[in-house]
Amino acid sequence: MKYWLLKTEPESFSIQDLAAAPNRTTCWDGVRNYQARNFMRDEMQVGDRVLFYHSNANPPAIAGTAIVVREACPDPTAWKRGDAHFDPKASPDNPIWQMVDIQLDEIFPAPLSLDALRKVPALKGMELLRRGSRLSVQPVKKSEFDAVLKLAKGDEGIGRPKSC
DNA sequence: GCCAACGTTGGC
DNA sequence: GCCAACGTTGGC
Repeated sequence: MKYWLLKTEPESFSIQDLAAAPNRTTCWDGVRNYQARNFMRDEMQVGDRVLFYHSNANPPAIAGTAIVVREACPDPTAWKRGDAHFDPKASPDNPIWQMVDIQLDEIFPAPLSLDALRKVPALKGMELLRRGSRLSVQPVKKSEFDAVLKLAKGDEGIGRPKSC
């Protein structure tokens, strides 16, 4: 099983929108970056876990988790004239762009802001926290995913003292 | 709204 | 294939 982070601007599609969607599931369409597409097309599998990230938000934050429920397939919005992500080079015969389906897993009790994430030692090398990181689909290490879940549950600093 | 980072485009 | 111009992302 692999772990991912998907970015979305909550103004256009938020985790609340996902919660309200039929079957709490949505097509992750509109990705128009080759590296991001390749991750979806070549590496994402049904059952993979996803961190759901709100970019251009106040504050920017990981808002919850989701699960990949359908592997990559052609993204029909690419050849839909007038669509915000219309690509004149794409067609049903040459789709170019792909999408997956994701289903909401959980909304965190409190979103984990970039600020808070930067304070977690286990996340030091996380792609999201890299300066200039712009990829909207990025791989996440298991250790990072686990650290995020732990932070979301408010476990940090509580429990067994480090010295024991 | 600024601007750094980085992807894409297109002339050559 | 180089690279300057341009567009986009996204934190601040």
